[in-house]
Amino acid sequence: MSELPDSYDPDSVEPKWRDNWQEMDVYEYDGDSDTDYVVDTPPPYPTGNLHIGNALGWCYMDFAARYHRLQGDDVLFPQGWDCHGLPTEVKVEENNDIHRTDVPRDEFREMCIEHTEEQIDAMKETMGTLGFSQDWNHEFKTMDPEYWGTTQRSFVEMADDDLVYRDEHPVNWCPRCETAIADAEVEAEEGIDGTLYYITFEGADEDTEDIEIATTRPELLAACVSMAVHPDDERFEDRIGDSFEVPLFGHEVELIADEESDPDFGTGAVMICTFGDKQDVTWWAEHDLDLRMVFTEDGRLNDEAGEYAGLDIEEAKAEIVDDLEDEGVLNDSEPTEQAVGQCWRCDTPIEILSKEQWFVEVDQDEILEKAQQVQWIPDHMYDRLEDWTEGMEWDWVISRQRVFATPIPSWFCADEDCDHIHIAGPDELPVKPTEEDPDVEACPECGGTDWIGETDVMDTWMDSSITPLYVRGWPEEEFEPTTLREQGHDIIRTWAFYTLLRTSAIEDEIPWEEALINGMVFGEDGNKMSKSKGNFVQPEEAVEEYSADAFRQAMALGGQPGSDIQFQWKEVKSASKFGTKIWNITRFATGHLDEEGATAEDPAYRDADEWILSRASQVADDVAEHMDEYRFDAALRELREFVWHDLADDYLELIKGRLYEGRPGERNAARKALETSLTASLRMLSPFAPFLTEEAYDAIPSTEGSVHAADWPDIDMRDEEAELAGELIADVASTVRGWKSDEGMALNAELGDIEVYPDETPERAVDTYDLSEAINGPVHVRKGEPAIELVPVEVDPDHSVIGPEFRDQAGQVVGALEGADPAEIKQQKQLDGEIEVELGEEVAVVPGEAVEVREEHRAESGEEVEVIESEHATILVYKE
RNA sequence: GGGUUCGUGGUCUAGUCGGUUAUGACGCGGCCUUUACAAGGCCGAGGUCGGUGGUUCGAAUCCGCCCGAACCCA
Repeated sequence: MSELPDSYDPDSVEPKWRDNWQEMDVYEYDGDSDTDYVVDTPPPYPTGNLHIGNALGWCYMDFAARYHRLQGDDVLFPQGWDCHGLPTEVKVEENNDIHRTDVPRDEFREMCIEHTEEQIDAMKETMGTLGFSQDWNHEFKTMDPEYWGTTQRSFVEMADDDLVYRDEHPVNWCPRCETAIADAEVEAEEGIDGTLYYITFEGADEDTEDIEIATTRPELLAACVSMAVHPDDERFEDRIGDSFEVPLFGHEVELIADEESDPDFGTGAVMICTFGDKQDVTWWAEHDLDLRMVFTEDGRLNDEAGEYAGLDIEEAKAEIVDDLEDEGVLNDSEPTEQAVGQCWRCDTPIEILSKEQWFVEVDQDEILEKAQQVQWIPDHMYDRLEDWTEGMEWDWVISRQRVFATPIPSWFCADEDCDHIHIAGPDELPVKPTEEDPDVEACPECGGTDWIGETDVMDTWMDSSITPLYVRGWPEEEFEPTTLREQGHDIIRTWAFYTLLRTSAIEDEIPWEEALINGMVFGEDGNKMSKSKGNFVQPEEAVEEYSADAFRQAMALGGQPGSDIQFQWKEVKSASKFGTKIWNITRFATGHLDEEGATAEDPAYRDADEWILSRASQVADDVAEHMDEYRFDAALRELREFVWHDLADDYLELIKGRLYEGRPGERNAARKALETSLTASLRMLSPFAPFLTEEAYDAIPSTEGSVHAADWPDIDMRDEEAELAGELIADVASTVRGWKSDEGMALNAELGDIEVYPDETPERAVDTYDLSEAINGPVHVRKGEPAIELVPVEVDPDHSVIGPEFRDQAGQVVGALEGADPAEIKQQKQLDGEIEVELGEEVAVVPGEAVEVREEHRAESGEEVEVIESEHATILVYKE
């Protein structure tokens, strides 16, 4: 027997176990079992801060990983880092006060790596604080050559299959970042103030009447290649095909008709520029229009814009508007609101430029076919992916004009007349084409031996979309789908989409069997967390205030996975109180358990023991079912209910008599059942509260090793009769205790004789030993009805029987029953087994079992007895 | 504008393949020092389940419409 401290101190216990676990290697993946459970963990972008939204997702993964370890699965819970990216470049430029072109590519890359390592360390620290159980032997960083070499390998494989190609095509372009970006990286910002200008285009010849168009972007006039109206728009009847002169620039454009043109916008006529928006791209392609590119990569007008060349977009807009006014072709302008596509990293409005870029082919049908084989949790998350996939218009542009990213492993033949592009072979990888030459003798087309390395790098999604492949040891190991992908619903269109695409393209497989999608975490006021709103909470704050275990439980109970959850301090607090409860139960138990008692063979269980063991068996089955379905909320709720109510409130109170004063056999049975149900509870709770349960499990003398290396409880003592008997005992005990409390009596006040009349007589004799001890009085269980007056007080019809039987008359039948004299109904039920009720002319015959008559016991006057109705029995307490 | 999800005591939440008294927590009020726990126990108040119409013997639950919120997309 050991003495535990009075109170549980998470501030010292949590760091202690964090260190111990590292040494114990309890999270190690063997890799040689056939019950793999592999998590495709998100590799977060190393911002240096693991926020509460991340924490929710990692809690879910950790619950699942820990649960599956208890189930005996060989769990791989790795952790990666999605290192590459623009924000790091910008940060490094800021920190060192340089521009990335000021230093050699490789030096700049090194600076980025160094910065990233620091950020990763900070986030790992938080992950440790929160008790996540990744196997750090399987950590990966996309900036390591081993990883980005694999990214290059995936590129090479897809290029071999013509799924990666280089072409000129309009792409989204961020003029500030000076790079192409993918559709998924463009965010539509609504309600941007703009101005709508009404501009006259003069007819190209004297017979052609002028036309007025409306545009928010006059700076694109130089790029105007056509104009469009709706074919049914009467205002432009007979004018299709007419030519007009573009103001200020003088080139001629033709009016075309297209269904997509909105007759309600402006004058009904719009100019088509290359390119103002995606609609322009569509029209340009469909109507085979000219290409007049007027923007440079840094967002200025080029020589096509004549005297306006060199101006940035805002300057050009102002000057062109002035000049249009001077020319007398600017008729009107009005404020308007517009939606503008912006770069998701820097919020700069994007432009569309036609550039030679690398693309990955998007095969929508194939992606959806694979996505349908994945089990999405909750189901409807699949719909989001489907919507996005079906709306994909362009192939995925994967080249970026940056530095800190995976190099595209290709070279251009240096001969000006030769357009051969060499893509690296698998054996050359990883390779930096800007520093190394390809592993070929000469250009197969022109025989040249000089090469120019590709300076473009890959979209970081090229790295992160191969995590399942990487985690599974691809390409050396044969790929098998991972078990679980956990991620937020906000990145279904990116991460989930790209991963499905790539795994399918490379291995013709699904990346994961299950996709568990978490919701967002909102602040306590129900709004999105933001520092300016003052509702921002860092996971560490909750740990500091309460504990990591409490925080984790609050995350589990916030709502069912998939739904957004509101962070609630009160949930953390109540979880922490539950922790205290567990601690106190453990403290009590360890005072009574020793290795011998708890391992007693063939214990002489009493009803209460069999009851709690049966309940524990049931709970283990139920909770496993919830955990298998990722219903962490339901699992933890049921566990709390069981531990608090059944184990602590009822069972512990019932066995105190035996533990303190029982004979050895009786005492050992109680000890054994207590040990079994408590250690089972701790194991089941360990995924949610890993620190507390470990400390408690460790304190129990009969246990060995870590709770996290234990097995899921396999008690298998379901026994319906024992449950009925136990429920009756617990019910009577807590009812009598409640009654004492109401009466203002001390809870250990001695009572006179107690007679228990169960509502349903149990099959076997009820064991009153524990009950007598718990309520401090001799208990006699009697059959039949107590010898006191029983008064029928209420008729309670069973709707589920009467409803189907009497259909549209059910309402009347129920009404008649409820209105009748309870005593008479009772008599009919007893004598005839059925009840006749009058419904106007008719008489309805109701089966007796469909009607319950509630009765109350009334002690006859002068009797020194108290009558208490409990849920399962009538209890008579005789006064001493 | 399209799609998805959601609306349950003051707050958060469970229940939602129809069935008798709608779950738990926090908060609130009252009572109680009992050999694990006052960071506890017991009791209580508090809900026309967003509104409305329908299906049904019966609707928080199924269907239609409306209102409101969140997210994704245009």
